[in-house]
Amino acid sequence: MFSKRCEYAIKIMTFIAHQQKKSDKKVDVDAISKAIDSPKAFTAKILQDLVKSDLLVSSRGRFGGFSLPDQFNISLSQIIEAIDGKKLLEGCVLGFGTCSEKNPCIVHHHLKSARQHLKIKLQETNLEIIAKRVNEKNAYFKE
Amino acid sequence: MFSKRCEYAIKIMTFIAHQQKKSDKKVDVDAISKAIDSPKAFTAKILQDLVKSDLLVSSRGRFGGFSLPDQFNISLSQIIEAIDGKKLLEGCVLGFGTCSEKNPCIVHHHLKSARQHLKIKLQETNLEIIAKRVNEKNAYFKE
DNA sequence: CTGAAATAAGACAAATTTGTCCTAATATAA
DNA sequence: TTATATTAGGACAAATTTGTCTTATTTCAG
Ligand code: FES
Ligand code: FES
Repeated sequence: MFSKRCEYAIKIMTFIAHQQKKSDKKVDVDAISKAIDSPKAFTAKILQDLVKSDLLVSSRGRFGGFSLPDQFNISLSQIIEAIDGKKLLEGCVLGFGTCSEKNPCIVHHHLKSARQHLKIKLQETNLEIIAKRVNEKNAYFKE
Repeated sequence: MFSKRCEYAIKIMTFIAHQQKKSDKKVDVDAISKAIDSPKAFTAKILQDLVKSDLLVSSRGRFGGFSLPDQFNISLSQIIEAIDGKKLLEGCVLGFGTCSEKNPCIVHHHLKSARQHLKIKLQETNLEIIAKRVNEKNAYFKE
């Protein structure tokens, strides 16, 4: 469903959101990759992409790190779009160039409602909600 | 959402179902790859996998080809499982080893209903229904 | 100013997926 | 029986994704 990069990206974002609920400190690559059990250098690359997409703010140098942008509640669909693009939510499931009502593929109508439902859920689910759940239920970041 | 192989597999199966509605003749690789606009040798590999999964029957030699097994209406979820495995419908969206209610990941509950909806749609949608639509609406196999 | 600690960025490497090619095995028509 | 048309299968090649390494750049403490 999601690429590996995207899986990491979701874990990264939720971890940072969770940390920032506890303190305002920036979070660095080392802490992130340890917490979510991901390869450090690869994690750093994904962080760069998230910064380029304005889903994170970075600061370099001593005591630098990553933090969420202010007044900006981020949804899963924003993270997915930043990393994997629009294909999952907007593209044709059979890989045709476009997905539209006017020119639907053979399965378009059969999966339309399910895809719409998924899209709404991914838009509704945001870091605020997830971070709250992590606190409440002590959900985990790695196995 | 689906791998390229799985996209081709769905097109392959629907094309064969459609052809067999018109005549009982077996369908060969050449006709399939031309109809769905897929690389021939790669298509042949996918066909082999579908035969191994018992979703198709093959016959070799002159006038050989592929046909649907008798008395066996195949759903999209069966095709997807045969080619991409259980990951999409049963695996954890964040890539953890297991997906369960007892040990849910941080997004498990948020996406549960959407995934369930998708699963049901993929189980409901079968080749009979799709092939019928192809006939009714003149839907296409390639762009 | 200098050193240490952090992100940025580019080149490289490994793994996986996608796709190609060649040969073997098989079945049928003639 | 023989030629031909088909699937089966293995080795290989290309493309993409995943992951690593090294160096530059930035920031701040002291
Ligand atoms: S055209 Fe294929 S899913 Fe919409
Ligand atoms: S445990 Fe992650 S989706 Fe169920």
